[in-house]
Amino acid sequence: MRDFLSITKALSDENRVRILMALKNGELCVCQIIELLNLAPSTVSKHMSILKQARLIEGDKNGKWVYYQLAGDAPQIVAEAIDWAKKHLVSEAVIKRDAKTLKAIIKQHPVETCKKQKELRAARMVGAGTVTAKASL
Amino acid sequence: MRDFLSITKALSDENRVRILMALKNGELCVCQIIELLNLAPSTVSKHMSILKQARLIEGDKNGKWVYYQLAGDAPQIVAEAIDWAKKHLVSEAVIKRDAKTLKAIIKQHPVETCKKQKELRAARMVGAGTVTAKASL
DNA sequence: CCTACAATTCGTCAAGTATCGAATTATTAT
DNA sequence: ATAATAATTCGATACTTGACGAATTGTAGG
Repeated sequence: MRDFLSITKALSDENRVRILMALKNGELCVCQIIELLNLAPSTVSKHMSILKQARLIEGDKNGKWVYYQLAGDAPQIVAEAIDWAKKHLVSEAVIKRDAKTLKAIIKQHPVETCKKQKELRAARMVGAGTVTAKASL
Repeated sequence: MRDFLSITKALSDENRVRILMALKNGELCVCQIIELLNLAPSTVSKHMSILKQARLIEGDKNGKWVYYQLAGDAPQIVAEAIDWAKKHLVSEAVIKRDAKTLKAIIKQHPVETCKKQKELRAARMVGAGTVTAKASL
């Protein structure tokens, strides 16, 4: 029952479902998924750990980068869940849009993706700082 | 995506999974499910509505009683989810125990089951009232 | 019509969860 | 060694959800 519920809970969040489908065509590193979903790194990391806990995905650390992919030799209950999800989600608008977005993301090296994100975060911090300064007047 | 998530969310709660499996061998009325799970009627009713919203079950009103059963002519995505759940849950300890409990519950008429529950609730209210009286001294 | 009653809806509270930014960890490059 | 950096863990916060009891709804019998 614990296994069953860990799978259904993992699949009951839209962002996690999008992550799972994004991995349909091969492995991705965390920063690429961050780019796709526009979420904070810590949030994405949490989602990955929930998907991993349910054995839906596997992580593969390679230096500083961690690459995730759909679980290969998963228990049958998991394999069937993935197949079911794939079958009924590929036609979903969000998933198809994600597939397009991913093609663009994959064209550049993860290094570039990460760098871009770092700059964006820095810019946001400056922005937040400004607002705070105004508020404190 | 909304349909998909309504199914996975419905299946991500242990009590709802137990309800679904309880309906595996035929229809049950709400009070029988209340008896099985030992939950408040309002709680069970909410669970039924979530399962129904996901189209996993169908409700059949018959006078004062409402009988629920697994969805018969459900969309494929739902039918497959039910099959998957059945396949991997029948061997679960909780589910097997529930099956046994159900046999006993079904032996008596729903009328008796409801009556018993009403008495229990009345007894609990008296108990609560006593406690309140003590507390107010 | 009025009472009894199975089920549902509503209001409330407690527990769980998604999200973020800050701090931490692990690894590469200077 | 030190700095830089990809990812994770931690702590706080807002939102969602499961549970209950009280009030409501709809139906069967007195």
